[in-house]
Amino acid sequence: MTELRLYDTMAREKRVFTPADPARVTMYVCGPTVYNRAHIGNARPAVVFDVLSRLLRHLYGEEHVVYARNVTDVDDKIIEAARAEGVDPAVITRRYEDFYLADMGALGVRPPDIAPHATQHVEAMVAMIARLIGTGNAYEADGHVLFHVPSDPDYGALGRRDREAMIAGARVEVASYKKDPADFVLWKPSEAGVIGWDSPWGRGRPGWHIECSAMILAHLGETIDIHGGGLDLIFPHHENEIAQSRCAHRGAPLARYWVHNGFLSMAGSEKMSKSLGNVVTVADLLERDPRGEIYRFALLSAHYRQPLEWSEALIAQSKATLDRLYRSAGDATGGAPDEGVLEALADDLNTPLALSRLSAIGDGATLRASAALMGLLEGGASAWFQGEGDSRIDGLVAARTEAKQKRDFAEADRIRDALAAEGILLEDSPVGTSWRRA
RNA sequence: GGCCCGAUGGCGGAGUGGUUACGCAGAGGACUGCAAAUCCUUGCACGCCGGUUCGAUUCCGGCUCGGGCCUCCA
Repeated sequence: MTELRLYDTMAREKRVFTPADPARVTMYVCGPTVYNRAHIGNARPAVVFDVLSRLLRHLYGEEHVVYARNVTDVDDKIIEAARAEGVDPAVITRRYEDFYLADMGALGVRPPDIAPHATQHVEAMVAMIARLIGTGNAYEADGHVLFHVPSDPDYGALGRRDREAMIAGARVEVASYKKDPADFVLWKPSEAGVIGWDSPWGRGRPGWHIECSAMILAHLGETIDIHGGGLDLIFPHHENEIAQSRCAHRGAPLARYWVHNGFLSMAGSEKMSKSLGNVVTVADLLERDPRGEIYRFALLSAHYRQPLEWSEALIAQSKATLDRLYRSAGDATGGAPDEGVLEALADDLNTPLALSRLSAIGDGATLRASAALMGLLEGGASAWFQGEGDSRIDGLVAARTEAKQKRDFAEADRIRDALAAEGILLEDSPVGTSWRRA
């Protein structure tokens, strides 16, 4: 069996991946907070970990992989958005979760096996918080419950930072109820009219970090194989998850491998973010060309840990390359993945190398099976080039063929030019003429 | 300021102690009624300065530039 190697953020090196139980490989990825449309940068982890889940399923069997990606549906940004529209938070979260699933679906991202929602796991969070108070790792203060960072001697291992650095670098004013500046919120009070749940510490809502810890425990267990997410989540989010879970579970590690994707930047080289106003949403892109595979290909054209600059040229190149791959693949089915492609993916998800090896594959069925590991070429060439099909175009193509047979090239070229003007390109071959959308 | 990452041809992007992938774009040719597609051929690179070495794009050190994180953030 192909040996999978993954770069583990905790170890800062590539490690051979060995699941704790090959019959149940577990992976958890931090999913969206559903309060706005996803931008293409948000799509990178969804696509990257979708590829990893496909590879794991290929290696360990479809039924032996459990992939969970959560939905954060209680959060201050959601509360703000709901207040601004004068609606219940659930209206906001349902709307944007639907958008998220549709956008990711258009990019070829399969739904995860489990999509736990924070609001459905509040009890589990309360239980975990209570346990952390019991172990002396958390305390109640002023209606809040806080995790006491100095109580965990191993805190800071993932992000490689020490206490001094964290405190010195703190950009936020330290709340008066904190025993230590580094302490973080597990539970916070909800004023009247704000979404909240009853708890031993009064009516309130969970902090962000505890959500993931509680949902991982509920669905996957104390220790999972792979925990994924964006680079920016390393600190504080994942660091805090680790501390909470380890302290609540008698020292059991939260994850055996930590995998983080790099960032997308816009031409002009700044990070894509809402505050900079340089976001390109997935919906914007799909409006330009509904074939989301173009954008998926673009996202996979760089290694997942490398920075990727989003640009018009990248989109154009991705489309041109896909056009050629589809021509070569046709509609063939029933192949098995190419070893070279598999090997590239198994080496820490080297998608650029895997993509390049695709172009060396001559057999259409093998090509499609290999590309499918990355969620590409799944639709077949006909769907890619022609979409739903079009009898009017077929009629015009037939009329042109007839004109050609009569050697009326003026009429034949007139039809071809008219079609070209609406973005339909014709290709003649010995067996006839086919058409495709540009 | 602290921690971390990156720098490869016109563009994207792998990889390697010695002949430097692949794709996109470009050029020439074949094919075609002309095109398109396809096939063949082809030009173009390893940030700067040192060091190690017979030899460095690849290893080490320094520098420059760019990016990320330092409790909103994929």
